[in-house]
Amino acid sequence: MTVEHRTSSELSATGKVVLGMLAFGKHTGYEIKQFVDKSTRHFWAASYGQIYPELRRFTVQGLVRSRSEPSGRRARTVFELTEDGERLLTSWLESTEAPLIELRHEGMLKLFFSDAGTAAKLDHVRAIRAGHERKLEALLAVEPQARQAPDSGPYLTLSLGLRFNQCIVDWCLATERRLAGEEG
Amino acid sequence: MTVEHRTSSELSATGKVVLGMLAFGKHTGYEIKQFVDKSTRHFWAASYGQIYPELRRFTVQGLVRSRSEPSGRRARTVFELTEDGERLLTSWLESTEAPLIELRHEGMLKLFFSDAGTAAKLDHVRAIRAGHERKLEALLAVEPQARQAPDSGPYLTLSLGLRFNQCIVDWCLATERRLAGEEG
DNA sequence: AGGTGCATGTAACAGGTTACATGATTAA
DNA sequence: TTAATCATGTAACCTGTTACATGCACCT
Repeated sequence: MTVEHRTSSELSATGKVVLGMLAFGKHTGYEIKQFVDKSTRHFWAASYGQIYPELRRFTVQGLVRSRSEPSGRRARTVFELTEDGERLLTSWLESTEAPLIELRHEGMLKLFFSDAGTAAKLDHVRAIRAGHERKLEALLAVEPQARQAPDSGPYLTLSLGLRFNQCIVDWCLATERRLAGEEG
Repeated sequence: MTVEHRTSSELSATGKVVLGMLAFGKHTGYEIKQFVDKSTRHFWAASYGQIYPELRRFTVQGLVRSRSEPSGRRARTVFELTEDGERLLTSWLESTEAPLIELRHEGMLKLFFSDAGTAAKLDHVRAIRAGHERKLEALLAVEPQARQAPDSGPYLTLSLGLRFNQCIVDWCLATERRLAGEEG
């Protein structure tokens, strides 16, 4: 029986965020999910259906330690990283492979195919803008103080998120003006 | 036996791009995949493993017509939209539900958790920039004339893609300068 | 007494990737 | 002749979402 060397490339998407959140100080599946939903959600989502099984797998693999810490009579399982878990997390954070970028953007797809439909390009662009305006609102709602964007890890990504959503909104506005001008 | 009214919300991700590509003038599974890879790939990818089964499902559902059109002795199945297929495509293009936006961005996730590792934030930001510079190159390589960005559907999305990747690169550069200044 | 939030989980399903297999054609 | 490209497809696997089920605790 060989103990295989675990590398960060074996981590699933949910695994990565779970490991990170444990180091971040979130200790139960519930806490992890809640915090993901108000932090990384916009660029890295996760669901209970993945988080809980992943925590169990990590326990079996010795990457986390779990103990039961009920609050009152309510069951509650608390997790923390083992040294192996910490090692795996750092090795992932330090790996230099090209980081994954995956996008699914329905508005852009519709715009791409707009000639096959009857809706004007202008409408597709407006719909794209609305989507990103919603994103901006959501980002600002969670952390209103983000406007100052200090350089701690969490705030840096927030500032990046604000910037690039704003960039798309600006592009839409400019394009809308141009398209409206051509029609009017 | 009731013929159910098909709505665009029943379309899978791959279904949407397949339908659109058929209207766009791509008629075989192979052509669709090739063209996706040099057009929508950056915001909507698809694989053979989904495209071929989807084409068969569409045939069964009467959304496309298929006929065998071998080129020489090499097998080749050509597909085209039926009226039902066209209707479904337009109804999707005209649907006003908030269009899906999904992002998986590993660089941002690493930056978010950077305090748990030993790598400097500066390195994470540089890695993010490298990723988006690659995207820019890929976009320009396929359509060098995109710099002029006319307003046809395909070029509009290309222009948007260029803009927002450029925006992230700029943010990275500014942030790198700031982080380097704090360290030096 | 009832609603909201805390907390844990599973089953069914959907969606998608990867690797593999096959074979013809064409250009070097 | 060999590599690349055209062309089609499947099986195994992985990943992930949704909906459901359960029950405690706290506040009003």
